[in-house]
Amino acid sequence: MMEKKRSDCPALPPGWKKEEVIRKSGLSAGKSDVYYYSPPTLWKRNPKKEKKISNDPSGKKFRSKPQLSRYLGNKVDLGCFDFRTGKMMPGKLHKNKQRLRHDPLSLAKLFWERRLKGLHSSDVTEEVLRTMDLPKGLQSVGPDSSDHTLLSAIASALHMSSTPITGQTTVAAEKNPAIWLNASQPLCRAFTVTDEQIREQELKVYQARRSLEDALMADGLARAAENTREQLEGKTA
Amino acid sequence: MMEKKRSDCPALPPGWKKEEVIRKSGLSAGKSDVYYYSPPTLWKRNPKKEKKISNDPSGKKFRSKPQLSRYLGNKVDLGCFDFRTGKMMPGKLHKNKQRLRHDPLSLAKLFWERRLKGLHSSDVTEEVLRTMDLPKGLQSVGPDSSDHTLLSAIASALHMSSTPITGQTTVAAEKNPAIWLNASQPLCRAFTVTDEQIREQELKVYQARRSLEDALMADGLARAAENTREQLEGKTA
DNA sequence: CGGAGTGATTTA
DNA sequence: TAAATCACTCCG
Repeated sequence: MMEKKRSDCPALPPGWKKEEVIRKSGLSAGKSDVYYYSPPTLWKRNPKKEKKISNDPSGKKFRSKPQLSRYLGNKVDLGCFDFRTGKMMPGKLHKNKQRLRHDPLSLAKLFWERRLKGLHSSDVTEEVLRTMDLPKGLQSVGPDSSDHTLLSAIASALHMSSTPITGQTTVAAEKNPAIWLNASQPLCRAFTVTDEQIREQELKVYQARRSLEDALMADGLARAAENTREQLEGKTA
Repeated sequence: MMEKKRSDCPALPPGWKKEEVIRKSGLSAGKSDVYYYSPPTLWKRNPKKEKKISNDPSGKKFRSKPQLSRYLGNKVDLGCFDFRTGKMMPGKLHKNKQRLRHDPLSLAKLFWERRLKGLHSSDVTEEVLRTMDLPKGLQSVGPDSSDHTLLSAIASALHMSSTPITGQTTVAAEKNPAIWLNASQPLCRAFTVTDEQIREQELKVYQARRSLEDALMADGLARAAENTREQLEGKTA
C-alpha cells in the first residue's frame, strides 16, 4: 500500500500521528490539510463496546483543532498548540473556548444548564460544589466547559433523574449533536468510576453529612432554597 | 414492490424523476441522499424477434451532479442546477466552478491577463519575454493562443499568485472551457518540468543575470519600470 | 452509509 | 485577505 507521510507528533501524547495532504484539484488546489490520528490502541479499546467503531489500526482522524481539543479535553492543553505545524508555540495564546459558544452543539440545548451558571446564592449546596474538584476522568462537553457549571449540571441530574448518570456516550454526538445528544444526561463525556473513587467518595459523603448538619442549623436556609427554586421555575416557563 | 416517493423535476426534461432518501442510521443519520432517474425506457424493440422486451423500466439512476451532467451533455445546462433541491438557482451561482468566472478576484486576474496582451512598452521584461521561446510541453488553452500572451500570463501568475502554477489541470476544461476554466491559473494546459529542463533553465538564469547587470546601467530603466507599474495599478484599482 | 476530498463559511 | 473551521459532495 502507498502509505502517506504520517509522522509522529512530539507535542501530543505518544502514539499520535500527524499527516499533511495537498489538495490536488479544484479551486483550492495547492493548499494543504493537516490531520491528526489518535493512537490506535486508545481508539480500539472501547470499554463500552456498545458499538463496533473501527477496525482501522490507524486511529481516529481529527480534522481541526477544536475537534482535537474536544477529544483531548483537559488531558492536554492545546492553548499553545499550532494545528498546522503540530508544534507548541509559546506566546501564542489562543482563546479556544470562544468558539464553543457558537457551535450547533451549544445552541441545541442546555438552556437549563446555562441557567445554573451564575447561581451563587446562599444555597448550601453551592458552597459544597464550589469547594469540590472535578474528577480527572470527567470532561465537559458543550458550550460551557467550566468545571463549576458541569458540577452543577451533574448535581441537578442526580436529583432530577431516576436513571443512572452516564454522560454523553455515543461518538455520533460529535458529528450530529442535534440528533444524537441525550438530553437526559449531563453534557459531559462518558466516564467510568473506579472502586477506589467510590471508597474516596464514601468518606467525602460522610464528611459532607457532618457539614450539612451544621448548615441546617443556620438561619434562613429554608428561605434561600425556596428562592432558588423560584428562580429556576421562572426561567423555564 | 415498495414504491418510493419519486417526484417530477420541472428543471429537467420531461420524464425525469427526483427521489430523496433519508439515512436511517450511522453517523450521518438524518441526512439525505438525492437521486435522479432518467425517463423510463418502458419498451425496447428486439430487431430479430419483433418482440418487445422490458429493458430498463426505472430509468437510469444518477447519484451526483457530475454524473448527471456527463449524461445530459450539452442537452441541458446544469450550471445553475442545484442537485439537492432539484431547482434552477439563477443569480446564485454558488454551485460549480461557474462562480469562479464571476467573483471579483478571479475577474480581476482575468482582466489583468487580458490587459497584458498588446503591452509592448519599453519595459525590459517585455523584451526578454519577446525573445523567449515557449517550452515544447507548454500549450496554450483558450481564446487567445498566442505564445506571447501566454508567456505574459505565466509571468504575471508567478508574481501574483501565492499558489503553485499548474496550468489548467482538469480534462473538463478541454471539453467545456467556458464552464471549467480555472481562472486562478494561466490559460495553458497542465505541464510538467523535467530535471533536464531545470538544468537548462539554471544556465539561462545565469546568463540572464549577466544581461541584467548590463541593463541596469542603461539610462531611464528605473523610470520605464515605474511607468509600467503605474499603468497596471491604475487599471486594477 | 462512510469518508476522503473539496467547497463554503467563519474567524483572526 | 488568508487561514482555520465547518459542511457537503460524490463515489465506493
